[in-house]
Amino acid sequence: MSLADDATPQPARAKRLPRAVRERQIVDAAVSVFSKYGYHDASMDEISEVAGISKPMIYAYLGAKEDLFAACIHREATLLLEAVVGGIEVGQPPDVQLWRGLRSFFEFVAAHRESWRVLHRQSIAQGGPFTEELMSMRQRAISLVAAVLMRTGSDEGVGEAASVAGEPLAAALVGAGESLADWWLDHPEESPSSIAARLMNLVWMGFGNLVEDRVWKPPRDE
Amino acid sequence: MSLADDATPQPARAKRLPRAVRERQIVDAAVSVFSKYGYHDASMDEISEVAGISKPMIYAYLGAKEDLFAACIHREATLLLEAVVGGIEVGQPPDVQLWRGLRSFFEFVAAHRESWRVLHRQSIAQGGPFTEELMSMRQRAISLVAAVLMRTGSDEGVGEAASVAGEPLAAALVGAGESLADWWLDHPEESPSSIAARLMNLVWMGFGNLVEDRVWKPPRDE
DNA sequence: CCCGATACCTACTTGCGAGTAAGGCTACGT
DNA sequence: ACGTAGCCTTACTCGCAAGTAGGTATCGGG
Repeated sequence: MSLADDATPQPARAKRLPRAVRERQIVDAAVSVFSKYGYHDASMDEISEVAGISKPMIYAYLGAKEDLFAACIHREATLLLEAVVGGIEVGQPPDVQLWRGLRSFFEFVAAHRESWRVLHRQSIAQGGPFTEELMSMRQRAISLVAAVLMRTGSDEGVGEAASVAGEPLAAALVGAGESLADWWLDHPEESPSSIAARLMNLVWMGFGNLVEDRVWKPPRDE
Repeated sequence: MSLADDATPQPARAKRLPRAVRERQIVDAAVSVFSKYGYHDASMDEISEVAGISKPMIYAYLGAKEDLFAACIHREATLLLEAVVGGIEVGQPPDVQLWRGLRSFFEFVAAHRESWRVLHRQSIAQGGPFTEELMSMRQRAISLVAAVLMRTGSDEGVGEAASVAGEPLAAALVGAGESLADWWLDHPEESPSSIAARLMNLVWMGFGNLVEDRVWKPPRDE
């Protein structure tokens, strides 16, 4: 019989899988490739290869390159925000809330370096329709931080100085976090908690206090 | 003369100019176009058009697109660093030095928005040979800030807390400045000094002090 | 006045990668 | 058992922009 052989003679036909699974694989591959080469230098061919599927499927499921990228941003940003929000416990004093949020952030970055690269480096640069998606996510992050900072205001009678300055300060803090995360990529020996503590000290105590060796320390519960 | 008319009949042959001048014009145009579209979406044709010269001249003088971009980065980054360094006066106390440096930085950004866009948004994203150029500049900035912070150490007996943490804190501060500068692009009503003061307060006093309405203020001399 | 060098141009080639046309295989419902 | 819906592929088109070939004007010096 011609069917005597068992080895699949076909080059390697991919096994049929349900759409949802394929979409996940594709986005996974896309995040990885985008993270490696950047949006423009990433080719759909390579993404399809990494995803283990042929190019037309990507177009069928996720649409054009732009759409695919937007899907990556959306998924990863959502995950990041959820991680940070999940780390915050509302009952706590404001410094602890901030501390928990920062720590969650750096833990996420440590666990998802590729996601972070895509989010931070790539999406900011492109002027396309991503800006919308990305800026909205970034804005949510800033608002979240601003909210935590302002909650301080309700708890302790906050001074005008802080209350007026909420959003820009939140922007600065978010930027500091992003930049520190980048710096961290070159100094991986540090732990997420340690990085978070550095930033916490800068932002909560200020250099003025650091000069006098007054440092902030996380509470008992780790 | 038989050439009674003065108007040049030719379509508009560019006037002959020395190489140095052309190079300057080309880089000017390139910064503007890169800033507008980003590295990849900027076309050499458009740059040549804006520069008022034909494409081959660009290749003759500045080399390939990559080289041109690198030249832009190099020039703008150098200008920025010089502006910041020029704003610092070494005799002053550390907080004043920091203050002056920040103010110079934001003044530069205000005066050269296009340069800033190229430096901050574009160069970070590309994974190419720019990274080298850019990272080196960024590193110089971080080192500079770290130096200012550490000088604090010599003047006042600085605590271990601050001295160990110099570089990462400088990275965070630089990032905070970058991010604030971005935020500023959407809120142009503020003055450079006001933005610098916001950051100064965050970074020198910390939220802890801000909560109690303790703010940092620049000295007399504006 | 001539000649080499330098500034400058028009008009092309070329490669790369996004996106698609057209069709084959498999599974499951009826 | 068979048709149809959905998974999957190979093998193209085609536009765009980087980079170049080859030639023309103008300047300065001998």
